[in-house]
Amino acid sequence: MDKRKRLLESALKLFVEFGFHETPTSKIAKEAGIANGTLFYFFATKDALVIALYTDIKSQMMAHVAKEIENKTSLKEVLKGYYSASLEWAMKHKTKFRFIEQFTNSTYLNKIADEAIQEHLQPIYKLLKQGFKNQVIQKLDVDMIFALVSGHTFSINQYLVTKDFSKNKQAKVIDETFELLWKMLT
Amino acid sequence: MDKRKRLLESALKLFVEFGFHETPTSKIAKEAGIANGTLFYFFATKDALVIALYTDIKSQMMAHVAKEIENKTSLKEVLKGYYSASLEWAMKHKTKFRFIEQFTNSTYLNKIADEAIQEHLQPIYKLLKQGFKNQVIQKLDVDMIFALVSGHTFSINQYLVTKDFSKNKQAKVIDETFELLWKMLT
DNA sequence: GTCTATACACCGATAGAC
DNA sequence: GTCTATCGGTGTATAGAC
Repeated sequence: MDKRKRLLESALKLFVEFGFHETPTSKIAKEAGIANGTLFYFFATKDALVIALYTDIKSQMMAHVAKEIENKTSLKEVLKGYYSASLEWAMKHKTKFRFIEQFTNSTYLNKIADEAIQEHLQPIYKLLKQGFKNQVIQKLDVDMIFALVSGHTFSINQYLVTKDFSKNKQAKVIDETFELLWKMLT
Repeated sequence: MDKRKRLLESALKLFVEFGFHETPTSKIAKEAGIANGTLFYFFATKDALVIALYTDIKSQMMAHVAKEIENKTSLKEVLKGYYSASLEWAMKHKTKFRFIEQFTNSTYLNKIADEAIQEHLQPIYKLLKQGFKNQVIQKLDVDMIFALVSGHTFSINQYLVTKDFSKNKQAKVIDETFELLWKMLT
């Protein structure tokens, strides 16, 4: 079995439960059933492990969202695709999503190059920007709209996590709240 | 001078810049011009210091918001008071607000009793709940509305922080975005 | 109350055998 | 590649003088 992968999985589990600094590399190795020193064969430092885990998960999430959007054309469709794909992914991969949140709110974010962060966001951001300009939404700053969409998505995610609805109800909430968002923006 | 207070101030500054775990107690004491050991006379453990700082700041923020709301009557007024007071406070006390964010997204949150967290939220939450029931907003789950309001507030705060507008422009954005929020909810 | 000095536990990372 | 053993640095917290 891929030991690198096993280490990443163990790290994810432990980081989310205890936090980065409360999780020694020794525990990660143990959880993965791998010797302490071997961890440093795969990852030069603990930081490198954390960052590798982040980019890994982030890519998965972005790939999912991008796939959902690719065949959409109208701005509303694209936006809804972005919105529901993000939420569905987050609900389906709660631990991974929680890790992303933790990472984003940690000092690690400064250690990863800006381009690498933006790179993931770029395609969607660009698409939205394009859309906003051509369509008649609101005469608002694009960055503000982007903030609004992100915030809305984030908060509904929090809401869904605490409620633990059925798949059906979940989808309904996503639809409903997207319409609210759309209403606000147009 | 109140050494306890000095320690709290130094801790705030360093925590926000470097993070909790990257800030040793020795640096906090040094920054405050106080001996290392003395810190542990005022705070039994480092955790105790972090938590004291959190409850301290949170109280300040809540006091400000509560004061802005107390003489408001209609739901819209109350909501707007809550919204703009939160944003204004956050803008005026960026470091403190950043600390709250960091704390909330850390494992420390689990170490503080649930009541203590809710206690701060209760008055406003209750008020809103009351209002939502009596008024004709949307036939939506109250928790969802609360999430929406929080998310909206949070995202506009992020937006304002990155833009660094003048006081005037800031107030304008707050007004504008509140109307958007209100439009969405009604 | 406040300081200095220090105990001691822990953890990231390395060395070196297999 | 993977293991065991261990080093060196760091940081929380305590002891004890003043």
